Amino acid sequence: MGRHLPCGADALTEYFALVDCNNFYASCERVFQPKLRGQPVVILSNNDGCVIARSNEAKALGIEMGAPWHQHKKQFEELGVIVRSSNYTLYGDMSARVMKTLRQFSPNLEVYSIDEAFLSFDGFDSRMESQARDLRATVYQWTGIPVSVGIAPTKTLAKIANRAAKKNPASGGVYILMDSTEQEDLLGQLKLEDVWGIARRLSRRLNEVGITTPLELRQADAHFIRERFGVVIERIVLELRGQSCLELDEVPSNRKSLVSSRSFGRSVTTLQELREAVSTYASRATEKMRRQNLATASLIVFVETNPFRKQDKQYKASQNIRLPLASSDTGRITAASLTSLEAVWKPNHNYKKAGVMLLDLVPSTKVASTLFDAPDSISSQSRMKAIDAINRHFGRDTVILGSSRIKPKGTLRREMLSPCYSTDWNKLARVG
DNA sequence: TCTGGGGTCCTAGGACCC
DNA sequence: TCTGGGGTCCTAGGACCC
Repeated sequence: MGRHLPCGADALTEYFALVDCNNFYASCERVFQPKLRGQPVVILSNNDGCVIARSNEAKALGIEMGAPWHQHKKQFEELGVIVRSSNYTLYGDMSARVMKTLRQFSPNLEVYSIDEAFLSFDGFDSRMESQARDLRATVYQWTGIPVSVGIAPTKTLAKIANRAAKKNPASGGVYILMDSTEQEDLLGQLKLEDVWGIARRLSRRLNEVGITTPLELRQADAHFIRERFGVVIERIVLELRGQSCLELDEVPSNRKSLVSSRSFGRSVTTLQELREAVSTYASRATEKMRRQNLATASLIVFVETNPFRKQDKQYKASQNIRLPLASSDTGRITAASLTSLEAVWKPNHNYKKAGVMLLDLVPSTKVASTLFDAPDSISSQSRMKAIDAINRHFGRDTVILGSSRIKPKGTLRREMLSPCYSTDWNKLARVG
């Protein structure tokens, strides 16, 4: 959600516009298949498992987000719903075009997701609405994607405004939510789950203390909320009041982890089958990582049973393994993944899903034999701190050295560093 | 027998997002 | 038979240190 300012500090941005593509995946398909226009269209998830996007016409037919296809296949046919498998390469490409267009309107932009961006709309003053309408028209003209625009003094309210732009045809796809009374009116009509950051669990817990609408949340005592629900929810309270706590995050941070996982088409019971799956995920994840010039210092393998099969004994487990060497080597990572799998696998279960997650990602270096040769007793976080310090000292693509002298509480002293290459931290310390 | 308190680090899991 | 995949951040609690 971006960098947080201390709430109440002078925020840099006064007016946030949230631009959100309407039914993005369905709209992308329509750009290249105009015959889909005006038709009910749904896009299915990876294994054609469930519905992940719907055109307005499909929504009007009552088709729910997440609806399992196998349960609705016949119904879709009867209703004349057009079904497409997802094509993420296409969507990524279309997304880039949309974002490029948005930059024409405000260089201060945060790409929040594949189909959303926050823009600073400061300085437009009375032209705010005409700018927003111009933006909408231009994006549609240049990319073929319809978007909605919500404008408000905080990101959280901009989300609400965007929702109003979508739900309210009279808005023409642009909704400006500045007036305090209007904010209260709107928040009083919505459900807690309509607020960005609040889903089912939190909504239920808020109900327990008598908060049932976003308006009541806005009016709640912020200290009480912080005590009871934590700092994240307190921020939401302030944001709902129009007090900006979430700044525009224009520089995307470095990726911290990546995952490769799949649900199996059927239940898997043997270790051998799991080994094959995990090997595949490990190499897929490694390829993804190498494409981004990264290396990993630890990984997690996870397996789980099918939560929808209530009659089955449920089991879910994961195991974190630290690599002795930060690596982007497929063989090494696959081997570690299989070791990890052995630790979590239990016989006599019907497994439905497994995956490999690569953590502690660092830029890979020019040094071919990059070594973070620390013993396993050193935590991955300490290791990462040391690597960061070394990167800062030498420049991030220069050199990374062994770190077996780094203790969990110890700091890395600059005088211990030396621009030489060694796999032995003790030797290095002497050289330095 | 009595037996602090605060800080940091780490992990697992929860909760949310799209 | 068949219910996605990929992310981030926060918290609670234990271990450990001084």
